[in-house]
Amino acid sequence: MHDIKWIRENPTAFEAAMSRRKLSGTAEKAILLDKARRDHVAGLQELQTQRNEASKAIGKAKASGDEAAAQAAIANVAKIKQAVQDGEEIERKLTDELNDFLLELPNIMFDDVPDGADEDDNVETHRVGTPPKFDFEPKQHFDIGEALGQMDFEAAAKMSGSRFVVLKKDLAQLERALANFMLDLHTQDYGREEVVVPLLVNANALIGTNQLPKFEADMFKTTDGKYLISTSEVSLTNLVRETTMPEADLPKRYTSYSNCFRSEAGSAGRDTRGMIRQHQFSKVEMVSIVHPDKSEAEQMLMLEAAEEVLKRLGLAYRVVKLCSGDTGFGAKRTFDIEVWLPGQNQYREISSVSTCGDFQARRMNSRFKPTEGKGAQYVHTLNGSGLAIGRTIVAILENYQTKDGSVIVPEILQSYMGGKTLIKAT
RNA sequence: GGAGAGGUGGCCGAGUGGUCGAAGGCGCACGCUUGGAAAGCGUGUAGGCGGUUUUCCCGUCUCGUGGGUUCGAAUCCCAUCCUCUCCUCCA
Repeated sequence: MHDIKWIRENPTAFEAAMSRRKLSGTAEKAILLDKARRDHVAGLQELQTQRNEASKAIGKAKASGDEAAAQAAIANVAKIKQAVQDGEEIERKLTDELNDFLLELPNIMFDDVPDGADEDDNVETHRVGTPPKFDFEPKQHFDIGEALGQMDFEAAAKMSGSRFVVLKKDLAQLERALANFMLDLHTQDYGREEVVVPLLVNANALIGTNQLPKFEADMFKTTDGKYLISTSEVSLTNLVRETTMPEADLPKRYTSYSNCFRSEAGSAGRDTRGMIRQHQFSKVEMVSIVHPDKSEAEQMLMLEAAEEVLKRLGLAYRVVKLCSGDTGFGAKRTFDIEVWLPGQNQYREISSVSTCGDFQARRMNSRFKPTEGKGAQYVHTLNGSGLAIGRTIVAILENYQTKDGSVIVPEILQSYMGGKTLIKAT
């Protein structure tokens, strides 16, 4: 959410920032709504002042036993009453209108975010690793998994519908191994605090991390009005909602392994086969809560940590800086990591590392008290996948496949797989 | 799920319709005291919004949250969330 005061004082800059998001007239509308509200509040407060003074006079008269004066004052103030009540109702309405409008405006992107329409305009920053060469035609992960008899889309479809999968045996263990490996890396090498989070959250939490109000269609909602998280960014970031912490508590670095649930509304027909796009998938997430001066460096550190996961798994990848058209609603800047998939013969997103500035902090009311000086400031929040586990399984299957349909277990995972070195085709 | 109790400032805690944004205590800050420290004494110590100005000040809203009653609500009513106790159920 944006600071209305800032919009008021920098309408041109704000309008320019929103135009990069393909929006126009936002500053004008926000200022209009704000002006209407403030003009109204000024008048309302005048009425409230009158009422309060009159009421105090009544109190005084009663206290001194002057009943006649009290009755006269009561008659006097009764006239104001209705006007105050009506005014309060209008104030609520005007405040809601302004807030509802602001909640639907996306974050301001950094200047270094390249202009562009969609993912084709993203800018590659670097590549790491060499895609493996095969002396046979590499298969896609679902063919490998199904041939192994350890990946079952049919069974999942019978009980849950499309976009679900059942993993068995070594692939089930691989999921668990990956989670442990990633969590160990983030906690031991990057000082993150491991957290187990709620998967079901209320609407306010989702407003905080900007899934709501705009993207409700992407969420699964329960019958009692809660939502399944689409990423544990939601739960991790909301750990600091409605708090004011001492500056010394920053940075807070969290990591969590959780399942994620997405309705995938609007992505019908895309990635319909395989595990790339599922309604339920698991992910190890990183979230950082930092001092505003530190968020720039933090994003680089987070990106480095996510890359380290791929490096240790021996997977080739590239990093792209998302262009304006591909940068998410709440982000000021996002780097995606795309892993090489031999079966698809292309790089596919496996991690996304975003910095949000104080955008989410305002929505959540998360602040810190500076050690020096007074007042409270909004924290900065960042989130990144480290990594999406389903897609990591996909990448391992495709990159480490052998001609006979077996899959080599990456060295770093062997100790997490009970010493297993090969997922063997039977 | 059933029955009951409760949510007040950084913390504890008083306040059941009238100058209450809120006694008292703790904590914290500053000052006095001291060779220094402790104790003691004094002063100060919530936030949001708006106005003015950005040193001072004024208004308004906020006693879990949202409504309502009333000239006036921390105090009364309704709804809701959360916490605790007992019962029930349960991995």
